[in-house]
Amino acid sequence: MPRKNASKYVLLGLIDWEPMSGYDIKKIVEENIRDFWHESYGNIYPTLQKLLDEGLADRRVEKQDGRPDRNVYNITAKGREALLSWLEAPTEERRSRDVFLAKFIFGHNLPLEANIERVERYREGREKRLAWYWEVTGDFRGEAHDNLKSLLEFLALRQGVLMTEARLRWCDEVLEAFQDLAGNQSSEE
Amino acid sequence: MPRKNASKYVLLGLIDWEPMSGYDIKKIVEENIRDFWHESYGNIYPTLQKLLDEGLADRRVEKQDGRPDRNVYNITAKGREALLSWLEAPTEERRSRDVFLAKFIFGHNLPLEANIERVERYREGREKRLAWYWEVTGDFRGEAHDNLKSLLEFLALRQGVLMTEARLRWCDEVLEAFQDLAGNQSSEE
DNA sequence: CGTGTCATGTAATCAGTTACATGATTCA
DNA sequence: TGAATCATGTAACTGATTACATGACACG
Repeated sequence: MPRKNASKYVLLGLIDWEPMSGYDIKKIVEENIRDFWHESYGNIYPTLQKLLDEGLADRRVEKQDGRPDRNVYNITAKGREALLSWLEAPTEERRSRDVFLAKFIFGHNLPLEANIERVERYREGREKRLAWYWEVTGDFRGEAHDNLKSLLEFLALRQGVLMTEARLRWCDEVLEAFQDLAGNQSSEE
Repeated sequence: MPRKNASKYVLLGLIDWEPMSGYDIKKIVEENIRDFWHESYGNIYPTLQKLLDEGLADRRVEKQDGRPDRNVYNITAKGREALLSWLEAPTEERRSRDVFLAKFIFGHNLPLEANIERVERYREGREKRLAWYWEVTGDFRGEAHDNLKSLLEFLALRQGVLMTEARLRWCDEVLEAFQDLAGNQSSEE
């Protein structure tokens, strides 16, 4: 069974939003969907070439003055077909890897304070991320979202907010449990 | 800069829990930490070999009657050192890829009903997962957790519960927003 | 005058999956 | 008799990262 190659379809989806260059893609990913997607140039450019080869996109060169030429990619009819069938296909459960949690469960090798510190640092990271969400969803919140596209973008970010808030609550639970444990152990002496 | 190779340290952490074989590792991962980690045999066996080569683990062959021999791996002093320095090193933000959300944001290419259906299916998946959590944390909940190791295992699962509950709430929000959108659009006619 | 932005690409390498290979035993 | 469990491993491949390479302009 072949692998999924989701990158290919995400690039296809982005040039379907509007025609753009590899450089644009990198920026859009970083600015709009960085919460759940990432791409490196070393993946973007070869993948765009593949889209061309397979006839899923075509490219026109845009000359600019004072700046390098841009290769702007357009989705083709065949490309839109491919995108749709990817969208319609069921998404199987992703088997993720969370390095933070992996380290967390082996934390009994370290003193309790080290574990507390780690969770506190993690908590700070979540706080920062939450602040970032409020920043970027500022223009979005309260907006009408009368069209599906902008609604979907907003809701994708919204998931990030809910996840981050849940992680914050988890941190609080954990820190409380650690305090309890420390209390019990000192009272046993 | 070298890549992380987190698998290596997770295997190290597992044989530090207790000496075990590649087969055991696969089972433990599947039963205890499948929520945030996964390993394939094609990765486990070569990685164990690497641990041997680097002196981070050693192996003894356990003969069994009626069953194939087991290669049981033990962490060495050097291995424990490596594990500790990995645990102490700060974990950088993982840049994840969520195929579900990626498809979600391109959903304006499909009719609203298709989007609703997708989220409903996703929601069902979360419900099932939540049921699974209650099953596996059954023995854990209410337990004393007087030692750090069992507490950490419980708390790692607990994060899964909170995440899944948050995703369920997100689904409800999304479905509500979709209903609103459908209502607005039909009232405009 | 150095840093940042614009812009595209390749080569080496890595981490990990999938598929294949083997083979005995137990259980329905 | 066929499926499931126990048990280990390799080879081919893929998806993606990192590092390298190039070069012009703008801004402070």
